Amino acid sequence: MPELAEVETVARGLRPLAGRRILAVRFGKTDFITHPERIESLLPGRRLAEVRRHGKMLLFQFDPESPAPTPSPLWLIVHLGMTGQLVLHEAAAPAAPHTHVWFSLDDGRELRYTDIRRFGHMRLASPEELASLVAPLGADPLELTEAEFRRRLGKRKARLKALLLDQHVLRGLGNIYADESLWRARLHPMRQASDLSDEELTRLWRAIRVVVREAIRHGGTSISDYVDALGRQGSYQKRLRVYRRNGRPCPRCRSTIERQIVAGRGTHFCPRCQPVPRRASPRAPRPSRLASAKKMLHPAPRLR
DNA sequence: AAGATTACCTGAAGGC
DNA sequence: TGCCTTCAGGTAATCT
Repeated sequence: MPELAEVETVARGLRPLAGRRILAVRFGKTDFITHPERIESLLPGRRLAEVRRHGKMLLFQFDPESPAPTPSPLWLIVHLGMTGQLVLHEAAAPAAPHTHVWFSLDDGRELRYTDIRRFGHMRLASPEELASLVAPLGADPLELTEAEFRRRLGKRKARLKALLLDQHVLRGLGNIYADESLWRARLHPMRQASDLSDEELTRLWRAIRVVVREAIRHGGTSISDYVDALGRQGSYQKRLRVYRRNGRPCPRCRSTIERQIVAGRGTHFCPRCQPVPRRASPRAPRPSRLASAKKMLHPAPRLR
């Protein structure tokens, strides 16, 4: 699952494309793309100026066209969702199944977007649109100071697991690094942030930084679909301490790692190293079949 | 108004 | 063997 470390690895792999020009864009399915026709008409001929990561988003900045219908720079935003991949190929190479976007480059290669489940998003944005998309996001875990971390989490009543996954609190953590960080900090995922002592908050802040840095150093975690910009797997899956290791011994105390649903997500932890909070409400009661059968009237607009 | 839950999507895995 | 159900999780809409 592409989280901060995986997206960072992809961004680093694509950075050498700066200076290349897009010759053409082709699409497969476009139901995860906002205004594909704009991408098709505005990108060809443009030069890629810069590749950035913002949280889990990949940001590609394109030069403004010189005889200007659009005088400002243009941003292509790509979110990989769950199974999205952006991989460079020779133009002649056969396309993998579920490839939905082809960017032809001026060096004979293609940047292809593949996404089995199409939870990803793609759209063009003006600098103003980009600013408004990015505004609600929380702090980058790697740039975050301890004081800022305390300010953002210290008073919240939600469970730690929910807060770490909330992109409005921190941008870039997902299920893997949330669980790994909580294990490293020896904190139960159901603890309320506002109940943490100063020392525990510090432990969590440090743990997140260590885990994310370590994961980037190992090129991210390849559990199911994730590969980098050259199609290579990461290696952090070999270093996971708790994620998807339920039933196996905790690397710190040899107790058996458990798995439980917390904040709607599979959550992995060591019951001994990460003691249960005193008044952890066991589990919210399951809603009735009837209630969950209600359908949403409108499909969720994406990347807005 | 914060916190909790669910739909979206496809493939893999497990049950019978 | 094959059909069916469940599960995986990033995000945002919708609930409570």
